[in-house]
Amino acid sequence: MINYNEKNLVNQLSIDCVIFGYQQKELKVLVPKLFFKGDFWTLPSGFIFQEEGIDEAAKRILEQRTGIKDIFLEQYRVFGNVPRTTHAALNSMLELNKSHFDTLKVNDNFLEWLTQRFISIGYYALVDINKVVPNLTEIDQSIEWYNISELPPMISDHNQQVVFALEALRQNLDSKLLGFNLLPEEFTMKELQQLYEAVYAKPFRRNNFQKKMLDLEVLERVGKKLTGAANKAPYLYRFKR
Amino acid sequence: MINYNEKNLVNQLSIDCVIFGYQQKELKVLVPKLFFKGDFWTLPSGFIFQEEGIDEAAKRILEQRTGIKDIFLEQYRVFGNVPRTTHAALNSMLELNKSHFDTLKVNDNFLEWLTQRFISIGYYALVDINKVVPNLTEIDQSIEWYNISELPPMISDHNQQVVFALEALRQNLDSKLLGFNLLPEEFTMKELQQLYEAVYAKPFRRNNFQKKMLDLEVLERVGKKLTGAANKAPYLYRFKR
DNA sequence: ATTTTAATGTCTTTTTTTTAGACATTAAAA
DNA sequence: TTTTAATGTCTAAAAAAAAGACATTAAAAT
Repeated sequence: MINYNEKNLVNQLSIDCVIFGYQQKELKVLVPKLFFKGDFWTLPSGFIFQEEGIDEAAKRILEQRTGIKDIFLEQYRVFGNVPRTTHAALNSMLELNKSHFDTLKVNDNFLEWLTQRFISIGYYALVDINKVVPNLTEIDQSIEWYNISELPPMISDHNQQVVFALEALRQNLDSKLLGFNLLPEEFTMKELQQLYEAVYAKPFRRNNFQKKMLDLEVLERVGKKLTGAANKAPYLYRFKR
Repeated sequence: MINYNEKNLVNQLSIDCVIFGYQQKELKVLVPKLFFKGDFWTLPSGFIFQEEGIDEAAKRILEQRTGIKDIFLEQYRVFGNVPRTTHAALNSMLELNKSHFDTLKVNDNFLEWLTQRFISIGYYALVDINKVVPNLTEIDQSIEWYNISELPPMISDHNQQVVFALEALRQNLDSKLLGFNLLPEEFTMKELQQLYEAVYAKPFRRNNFQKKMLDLEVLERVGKKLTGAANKAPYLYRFKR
């Protein structure tokens, strides 16, 4: 049982994670739904232990939800301008579920602790969606992948956080060669292109996209992908380490 | 007198500011020296009041040190991986100055409060160096502009923070047209170019630089600058609002 | 007044990069 | 063996960036 107090955790500071995945030509975000009366979704969140670095804390939170140990993650922004949007929603949720909190394995002051003003460090993470085993914490009712264009309404400013996270991802995908974190070990050029198209929400030209990627000199061919279709089999590539 | 406790301020969270200025073809940073025995420099720092947003807090801290109200500032990174570098330096400073703290107008628990682990939100600010009236707080001995390449050794990870801030500035100077914040209201094209050369630490070609700037369509001519030299007078430009 | 000087303003040419078009390759079905 | 449909790669066109060249002009020198 985690002791929610300032001896154990850094007070008033949380970490909110936007976990990006990619599947079937769609960019997705992993969003848990809270185990409370009413429909309340939030980004996967957590707090920072006193003896723990913030990246470390984010890694822990992400591992807990995805089961992935070596996850790619990046801090992109702090959200802390009071009042954060619709703090009201959090309160209405707490109001609806007062009794419910008694059943949780938390210390007595948990509610007081939780309803303080929070400043949140935003991280985004990139994962191979096939490697993820979505995992419920004790306050989750369910956890699901949502298309980025079809996110449920989340509490506080979490929908807005996704907008910022996506912007940060777009800025970095190219320059920092992050795309590979969203794909399986081996992938075809078309798959890589479709990923880019999903992230930037615009089409790329096949020939030029391939040239650009190969010119980066970070890809190596590892074979061919025989699909059984009546056409040439594409090469498989993988990210050089 | 500020009450340094968690009723009044957000605990364990600070704001560190890299204040950039530009003068005589040099990019500079405003750095106070602490009013303690021993040579201790730090970035201008402060804390966040409970009823205050983080941008608001940064603005307040910056106004206090520079006297400028409408300052340009941008959050660029959070530093919070424990142990932050040379926390030892802070301790040795406190050790040297135990008695000194009694003379400060602070509450009794100030020392305990200050020596906690801190997570810091990094902001950088851009100012017209001529408009700044550097202002000492009660813990400063002096405050000075240093060339970015000749910064004094600062406590904790503050020198490293400047490296990150400069990187963020370089990424944004162009795309977000920030340069004007570092210059007086009116400036010549050459002055603008020299500013860019100072920030990026590399030369630009006069003709192409001018074309690029004018093509942005954010500059307007406001007259000529008659210098008394035996040559053509340059135009003065100003940033369109 | 006229010429000279030196810095700025602007146009043209060259080079590089990006984008678009065209064609070659090939695994498997017909 | 031919056809199909997707991938791989080369070439041409367009756009952008870099380099070069020359025009303009305020004030000093003549």
